[in-house]
Amino acid sequence: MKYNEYKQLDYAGLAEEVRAYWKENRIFEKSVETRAGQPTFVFYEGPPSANGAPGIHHVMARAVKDIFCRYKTLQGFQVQRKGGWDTHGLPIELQVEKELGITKEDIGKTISVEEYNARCRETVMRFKDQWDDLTERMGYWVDLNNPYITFENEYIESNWALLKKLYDKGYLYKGYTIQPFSPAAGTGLSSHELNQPGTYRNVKDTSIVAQFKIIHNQKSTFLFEGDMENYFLAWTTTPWTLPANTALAVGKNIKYVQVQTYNPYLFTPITVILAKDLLGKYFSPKAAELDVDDYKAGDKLIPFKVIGEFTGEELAGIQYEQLMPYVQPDPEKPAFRVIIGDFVTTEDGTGIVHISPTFGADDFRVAAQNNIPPLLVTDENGKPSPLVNRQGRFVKEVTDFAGMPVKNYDGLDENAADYKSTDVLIAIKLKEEGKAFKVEKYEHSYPHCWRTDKPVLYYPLDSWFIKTTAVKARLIELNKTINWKPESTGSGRFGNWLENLVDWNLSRSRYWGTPLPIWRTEEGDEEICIGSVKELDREIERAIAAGVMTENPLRKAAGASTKPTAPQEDESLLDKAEDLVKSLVGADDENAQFQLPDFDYKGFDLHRPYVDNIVLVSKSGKPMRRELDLIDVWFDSGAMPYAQWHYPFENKDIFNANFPADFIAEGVDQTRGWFFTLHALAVMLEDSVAFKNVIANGLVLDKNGNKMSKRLGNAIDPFETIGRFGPDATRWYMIVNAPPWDNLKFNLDGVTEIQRRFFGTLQNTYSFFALYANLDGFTLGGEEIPVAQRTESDRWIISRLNTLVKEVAGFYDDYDPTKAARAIQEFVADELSNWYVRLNRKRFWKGEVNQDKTAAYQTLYTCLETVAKLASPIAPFYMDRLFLDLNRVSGRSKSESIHLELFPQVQQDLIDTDLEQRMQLAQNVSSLVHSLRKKHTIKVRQPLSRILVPILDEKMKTQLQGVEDLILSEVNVKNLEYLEDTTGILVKKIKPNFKRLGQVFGPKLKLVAAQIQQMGQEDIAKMEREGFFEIALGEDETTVLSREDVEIMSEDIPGWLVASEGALTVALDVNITEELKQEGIARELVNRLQNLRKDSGLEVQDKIRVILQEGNAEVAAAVQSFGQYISEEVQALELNLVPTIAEADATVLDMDGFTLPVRIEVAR
RNA sequence: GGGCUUGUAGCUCAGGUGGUUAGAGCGCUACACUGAUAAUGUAGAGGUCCGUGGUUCGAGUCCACGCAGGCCCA
Repeated sequence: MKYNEYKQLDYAGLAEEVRAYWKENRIFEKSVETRAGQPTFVFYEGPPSANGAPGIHHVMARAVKDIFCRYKTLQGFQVQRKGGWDTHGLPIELQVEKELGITKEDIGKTISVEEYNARCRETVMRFKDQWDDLTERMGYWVDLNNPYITFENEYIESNWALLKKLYDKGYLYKGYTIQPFSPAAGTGLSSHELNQPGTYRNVKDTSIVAQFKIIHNQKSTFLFEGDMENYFLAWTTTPWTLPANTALAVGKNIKYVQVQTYNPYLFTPITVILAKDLLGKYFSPKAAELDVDDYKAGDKLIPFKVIGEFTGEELAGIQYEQLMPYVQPDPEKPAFRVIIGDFVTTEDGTGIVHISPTFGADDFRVAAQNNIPPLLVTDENGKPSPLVNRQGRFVKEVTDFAGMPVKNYDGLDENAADYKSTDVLIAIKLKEEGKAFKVEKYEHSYPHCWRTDKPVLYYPLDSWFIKTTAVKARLIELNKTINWKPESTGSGRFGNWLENLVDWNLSRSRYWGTPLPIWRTEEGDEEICIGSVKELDREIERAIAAGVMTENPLRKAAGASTKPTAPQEDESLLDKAEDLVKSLVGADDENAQFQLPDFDYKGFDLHRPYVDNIVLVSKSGKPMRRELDLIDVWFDSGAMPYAQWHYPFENKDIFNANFPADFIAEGVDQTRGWFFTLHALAVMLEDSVAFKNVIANGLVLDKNGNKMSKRLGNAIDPFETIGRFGPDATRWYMIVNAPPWDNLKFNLDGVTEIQRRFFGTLQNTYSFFALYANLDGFTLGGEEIPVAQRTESDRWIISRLNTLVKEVAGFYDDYDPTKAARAIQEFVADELSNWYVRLNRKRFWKGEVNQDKTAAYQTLYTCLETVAKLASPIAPFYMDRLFLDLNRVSGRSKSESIHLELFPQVQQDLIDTDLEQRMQLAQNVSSLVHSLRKKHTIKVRQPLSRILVPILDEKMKTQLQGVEDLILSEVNVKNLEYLEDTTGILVKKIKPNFKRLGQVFGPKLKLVAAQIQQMGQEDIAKMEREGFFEIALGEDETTVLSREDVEIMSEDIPGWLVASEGALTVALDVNITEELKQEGIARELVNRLQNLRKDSGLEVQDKIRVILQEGNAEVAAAVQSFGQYISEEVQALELNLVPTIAEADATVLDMDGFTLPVRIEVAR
């Protein structure tokens, strides 16, 4: 049997063949099955959404996942990889709306929720085929046949079970927060929506510095002197929030001043309080000269005088008059006071911040902390509501502005001469009342609704929350046990996020997602959280009994309200189910007694609108309706460790064996997404981490470092790339180029380079092996020659190989695939191909198979096979082919694929560091000799007599002796001489050892260094001889330097050609004797004849006869002396000199200075 | 605006705990080699180590402040 030889390798085609082979032989399945019973390595697949086409960045992310799953499989672990699909959420809704040309307002009007959701369900898997195709083509091994899908009833039911568990622990509550809200669209906006391009725009708004009149009482009396109009100045860019003001915030340690001055619009004398740092913003330095008492109404320059200074702390608690008294707050609570706010700065404004708890997130928080009430009115439904309604208009209680939109929601022309925004009207009113200190246009960035283009308001909205803050300390503690790659993402981005944790806002006002399983009475005084379909069924039956519902949708669709009780196996299932329900909802008697039907999960739908139609009955007999919210889709993905197995309803064992994950990987943008929700749920539900190791990978940018986007046309099509370069080069490039957590600048030229440089070199090496192994009929079937009996270079490459195995395993274990790939690549290119193979070429093609030749084959085979294994996690297709090509002939392994093999074990005893050093020395010496030859244009084919190496110590000598032959043959020199006593022969150079001397002499180092550099040859020799040297240090101080304080290097050997690198120096004798010259000509002749053989199309193994024309004395002499050598090299059976060769038969060789007619013929 | 992160040759990247001449590969130029040959070897050109200050005898490396790109969050 022969090794496969390839004329020209088509990497993409090869991958397709291997893919077909894997499929046909179920290699992936076997890679899991054959590890049954072995320790497991748990991997979680972060579910992608299939509603868009996959991009090149997905190849990157999935390559990272795949690499470690394959690596762990090679190490003998069983690695199950369940695929999954993220199917809920806003992007899908948006896509459907776009396709149908509708907006959210149409839902329930022009399209039913039912139709809408049906459409979402269909859309979400639209690109599944493309995804599956890419997954296979790029070689990402994941189970696509049994994926978890987040919209399935079982998945939702698991979510409900988890929510119920959180509910029972008291972690689920209803509250309200200030959220971005679009009155024009009538909906709250997610941060995702707010991050759409173009939402933040620079707009010019009317800003007001308002005057809040201080109430003179005991608390504030220190601010008053006689009869004064005393005000706080507070700045706002949203004047429409002023009617809702209930507090002012100051910075605790900020310095404030009281200033005597005049109102710039009414010219009345006042005093105002503002931050000292901001004084210059409102008062001109020119006015400081003026006397405050000289002011006349209407003067441009308003004088001022600082009459007091206080800290924020001193101002806290002072009361002021309500600025715009339309609505009164809860009289029980202390409104209109100064409070301390940690967010107050003196960056802009006045250092005093106006607080309206209903219209700002900070305001809301700080008000709650200080028991400051919001301003609320009662709406037409009798519910409390803020002063601005959901249409963005003032409620009727704000009489002057009732019905007016707080932003331009009527689409009026803002450039019209008579246009006055509500903010402007408020400003005018405050000016007239003497409550405005400054009004001006202010340009700032303000968010707009991406759909309606109208400004967003921060507005109080009802929400359900998960009280993650309750377990904050534990979240932080457990996070410290997670191995983050890179570490900074865990401690920095993720760690900080945990430190500043707020409760998880779970609510989404949407249609396509997991419904919140909470039913409430209208008054909200009774509620139930449903934790399973069976529990829901029970409650429905109860509701039917109470007459609140007429039929049970869970049973109706299944076609039978009570399925006939099935025989035994169902019985046990039933028991099991009941146990589970008990464990979930608590084992109350009622539950235990309830007859549970066996459900057909395909027979109903837990989505809206179906669940919304279910009305349950409360303990006191009142109807309960579902809270209309859906839950955050991030809950879906964070719940995947449980819900992917329909846990806790099924697969308890599987879940237990697969929690937590050993490894996950996803984009760094998931830090607050999937990484967080996984972590939060695991800590709250299981008091555990969800994953032990995580790679947060960076982005894939275009070659110029710009974000890829379809719009810019710089997006790389993954199918095209893989189709052109094959998956292996694509993956290798992505991994080797930058660590996964750095952004990758993706350049197709880089992939080409990898293909040439790495795969090309490796393939060349294999081809070389295959070519000669086939010629020799070598199959590797025989006995392994003990490594100790192989040549120096064999033992060297095997030593390097084992070092490589050790390194690569270490890098993989450290989740650093880039370093692994770089180490492998360097080994293949520099050591295996450019050194080992180059030096040993002759052993492969010369002579008959003997022990030396066999050793060479075996060594190279081992290298190729081991490299294939090391690299197989990253380049799975090519390496499998390489492995199979080798193994098919050698039969060394019974595995059908490299991916069923075990990772190579380091053979520590084969690592010989001395030998590795030795070879390094050989490479360095050779490199220096080559460079000398080059400098003096002496061809490598011209043999030279000797090189001279000054040796530094005994070790170096032994080391060099070990590689002497190798060096000599590599550089074509006859002898290597060692120079031991170098005094007088070598010109030396001395250099201070800065690291050592710096520590001793510190500031005097410069002095010492100068002295050392002035040392002459005599001084250096003295130092070497005696081991120390005395130098002057300043006036009359001296110091003694030891040998370790300096580095001494040889620089030159007079009369020789010398080159040096570091401490290594090489001298070359370039005298060419007559004999050397003859040998040089012999070699030239060999070279020309070899070329001639090749040009004549002879096969490698053909034997020839050579006829040379007489006439050149040098040639004659060379043939005389080196005839046998020449014949051997060119495989000539005869080598003859003849007087003349007929011109027609002759080839004239150009011998660099003369010509030589020659004829060769095949000897058969 | 805040957090994290990146910035070293034309390009892609290395440069433990500070040590004086900052490296590699690719690309470019020149030469060599020619039984691995769409390979290979040798040499050369190419650097304000993003900027500015600071610490230090000494800073690509440590500190501060900036600038530019990226991500996340406001």
